[in-house]
Amino acid sequence: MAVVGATMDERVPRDFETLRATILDRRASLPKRIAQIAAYALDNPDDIAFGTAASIAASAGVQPSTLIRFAQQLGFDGFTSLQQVFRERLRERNSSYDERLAALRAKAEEGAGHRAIFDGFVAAASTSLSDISRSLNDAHFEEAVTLLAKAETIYVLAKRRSYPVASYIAYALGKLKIRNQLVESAAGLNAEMIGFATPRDAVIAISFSPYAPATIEETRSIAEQGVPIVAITDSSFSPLAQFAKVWFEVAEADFGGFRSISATMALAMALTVAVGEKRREAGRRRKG
Amino acid sequence: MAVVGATMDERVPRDFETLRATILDRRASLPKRIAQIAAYALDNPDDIAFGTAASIAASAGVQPSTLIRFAQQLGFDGFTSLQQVFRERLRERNSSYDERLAALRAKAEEGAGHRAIFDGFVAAASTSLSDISRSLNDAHFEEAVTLLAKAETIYVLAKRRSYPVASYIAYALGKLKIRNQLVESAAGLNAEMIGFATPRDAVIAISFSPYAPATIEETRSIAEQGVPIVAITDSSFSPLAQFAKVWFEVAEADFGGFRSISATMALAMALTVAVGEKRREAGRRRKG
DNA sequence: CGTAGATTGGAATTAATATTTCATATTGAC
DNA sequence: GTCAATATGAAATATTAATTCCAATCTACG
Repeated sequence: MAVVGATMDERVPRDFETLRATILDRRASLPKRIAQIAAYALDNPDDIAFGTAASIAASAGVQPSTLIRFAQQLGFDGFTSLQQVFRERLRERNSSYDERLAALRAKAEEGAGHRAIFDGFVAAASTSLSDISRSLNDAHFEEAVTLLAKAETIYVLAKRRSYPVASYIAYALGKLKIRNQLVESAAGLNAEMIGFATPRDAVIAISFSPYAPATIEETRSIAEQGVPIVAITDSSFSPLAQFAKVWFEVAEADFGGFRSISATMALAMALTVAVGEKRREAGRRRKG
Repeated sequence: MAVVGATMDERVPRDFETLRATILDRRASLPKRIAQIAAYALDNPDDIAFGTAASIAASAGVQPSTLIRFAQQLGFDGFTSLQQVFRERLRERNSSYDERLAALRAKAEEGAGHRAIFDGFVAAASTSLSDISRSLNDAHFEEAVTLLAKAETIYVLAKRRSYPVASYIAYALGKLKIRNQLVESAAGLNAEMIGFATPRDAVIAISFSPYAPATIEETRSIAEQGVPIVAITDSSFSPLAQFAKVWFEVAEADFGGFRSISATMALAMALTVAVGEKRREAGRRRKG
């Protein structure tokens, strides 16, 4: 009568939370050194994720072999597979939204009703917002605000998908009584409009892949006139980046082939209001 | 006088931001394959942190040796030391995120910088999104989609602050090859434009308090022609609500006197795509 | 068009790292 | 206190991954 292989019975924890629970559960019954490495693992999960068996063992004050025994006792076949769980944890920290998005996409695919589409766009917007919140560089933002606050006229340049953002910026600048010029394509007078810009003005240019040729062309031409440019785009390899004094890289999540614009909007609003704020500060200083 | 060793001259980027800047700086002068791995590295930093030289090279479509040359060209002595920078980045991100947030709040209190403004808008957007996600009524959404999917032409009506949303809807509908008409105020021909609408068409009207009189007026007039209306507004007491077959109440959070439009945008995108979806379904059924 | 220099691909080599093994120590039961 | 079972340490080994090297291929310049 064949005995079933021992490893088949083991329920190997595949995610960090389960692993953590398992360790805490067995903690009392673990031998001294194993318990030592167990405690270390829960206290320094990042070290486990990135270190080598030798370096971790040294930090925890045990032998590498103990580390492996620890992993095996939990049902893994070695340190390497245990480490995967700790690495996954770090990745998921960043991509939990992405997974939710993927799930929603799948649901939408199988025709689960139109609510799924709405949820998808909300999730895409949330993801984009948390991304930009993490990645926005304070110094760049400050630089852009300073640059724009000094401008006599702010030119706003965007086509197609980015156009709504530009129109919002123009609206908000107007509300704040900051002179601005929205460069639209309708009347075909863009070249002339741009021609009036001087180095004392500034530009906000917005374009995402696939970059509207007109936006690129106009940005280039205005840059050549010495007008400083703040660009909002989606990659450092964007053609806009090369013309810009400051540029922001905004990674928008997409759903159903339509990218969110929430992060871009938030950035645009913040820029606009910050410029207004900065001008007010400057005004007070001049008077005071 | 001793000549300083060559490696001492190298400015090796030790943190991710510097590394990133260095890569972007040299990007133009990099050979093709090196540039390829450079782009991959900036686009998939997590993969670099976790992968092996072989796996990363495969994902990026180059040889492992190229990956090492890339690292060396940046001044590292090999792939391993380059990888350290990408790993450091992940550790720092996770360990200090909460602390950084707290620090930012403190800084905002003492009025130190404009970052607080940005954070405020991101927070407002997030709040609005989670609000609408909770409050959106599935049945209303479905009803609006059905109504709009049947329309011959979809008229999109919005002014001022809501105009960016309207322009986005018009863009997206165009992409989906759905006939639509954006009712702008520029040319002053709105009355005539609206005059063409029939009960077989439909309208998306968007307006928030203080309601733009023009939007109300146009909505009333088009409603009187028997054209069904889907309204996006901020209260059931909104003047738009009385004309609409279906209306959505969107509560947007505000910051510094400027209301977010993220929730409205998400709803608008979802409506648009859902309408496209519904039409495709209907098309299939007719053929099948 | 041809050649020198740079770039790239792919295999060979070297380094590192995980795992296994075995001798020794420790613990707990009788 | 002794024995068996278990746990631990340390070194040997096996595995895996990084790096180097060389031939082939491109590129730019004369």
